[in-house]
Amino acid sequence: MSWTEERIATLTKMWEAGQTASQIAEELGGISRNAVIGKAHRLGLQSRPSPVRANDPEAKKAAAAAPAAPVAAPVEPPAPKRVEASPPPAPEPVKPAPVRAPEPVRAAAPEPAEEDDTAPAAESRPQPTLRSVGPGGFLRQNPGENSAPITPAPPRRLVPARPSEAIAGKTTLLDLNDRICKWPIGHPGEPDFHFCGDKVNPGFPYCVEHCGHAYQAQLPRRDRRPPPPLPYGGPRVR
DNA sequence: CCCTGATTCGC
DNA sequence: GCGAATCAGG
Repeated sequence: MSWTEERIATLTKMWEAGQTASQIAEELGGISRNAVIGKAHRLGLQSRPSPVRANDPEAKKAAAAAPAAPVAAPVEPPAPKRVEASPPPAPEPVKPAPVRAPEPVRAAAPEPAEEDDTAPAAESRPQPTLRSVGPGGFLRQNPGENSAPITPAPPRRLVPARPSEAIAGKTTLLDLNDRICKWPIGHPGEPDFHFCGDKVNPGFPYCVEHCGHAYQAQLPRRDRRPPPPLPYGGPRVR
C-alpha cells in the first residue's frame, strides 16, 4: 500500500483532528499504526502529547500540584535520547494538546518553571483560587465541579437546527486549516458530519468556546467515546 | 497486560 | 521513504 495524496490527506486530517495512530491506521486499512506514526513524522506533523517523553519529575510534580502544564512551546529540536548527565535546558517541552486533551495546559503568562521546594509555598503558589485560566482566556473546569459532565465529544447527532441535507456551507474535513476551529460536529460517516469552523483561539486548534471543552482533565478510558465511530467518509463497512 | 507516540535502522 | 522492531510512559 502506498501513500497516495489522498491517503496522506486523510492521515493529516485525522492526525490533526486528534485521532490516534491506531484509529488512523485502521481507517486507512492495510497499514500498521507504526506506519502511520512514521509517516506522520516524516510529514512533519506536530506531535500530540505522547505518553513518552516531555515530562521530567519537576513537570510531573507541578502538574500534580496545580493543573498547569507547558503550552505550545516551539518544537524542541530532537535532542539525543541517550544523554549522559546534562539536564535538559528547556523546562517547557510539551506541545499543543489534542482533542482529548489529556494534559492540563499552563496559562499563557510564563511563570517560574522550576518548582522550588525550599521556597515558601504560600508565596510561590499565589493561586489559592481553584479556577485557572487557560491560555486563550477560557476558564478551566475544576475536577470537583464536574457536576454536569462536559464530554469532549458532542452527543450523537446533535446538530442544532441545521438541515442535515448536504454539507453546504459547512466546514468539512477538507476545509480545515490552521485558522479555523477543528471541533467536530456530529460523527465521521454521518452525512452532516462537519467541523465548527469558527476562528481559532490563536495557538489552538479550536475556537475559544471549544477550547473550554477540549482542555480539561483527562477522562477515564471507560468514559471516552470510541464505540460507535464510523469510518471517515467510510467506504468500508465492518 | 493493555494502550499510547517516538525513535531506530534495515530495507 | 517506508515501516517493523523497539523503546518508554500511562
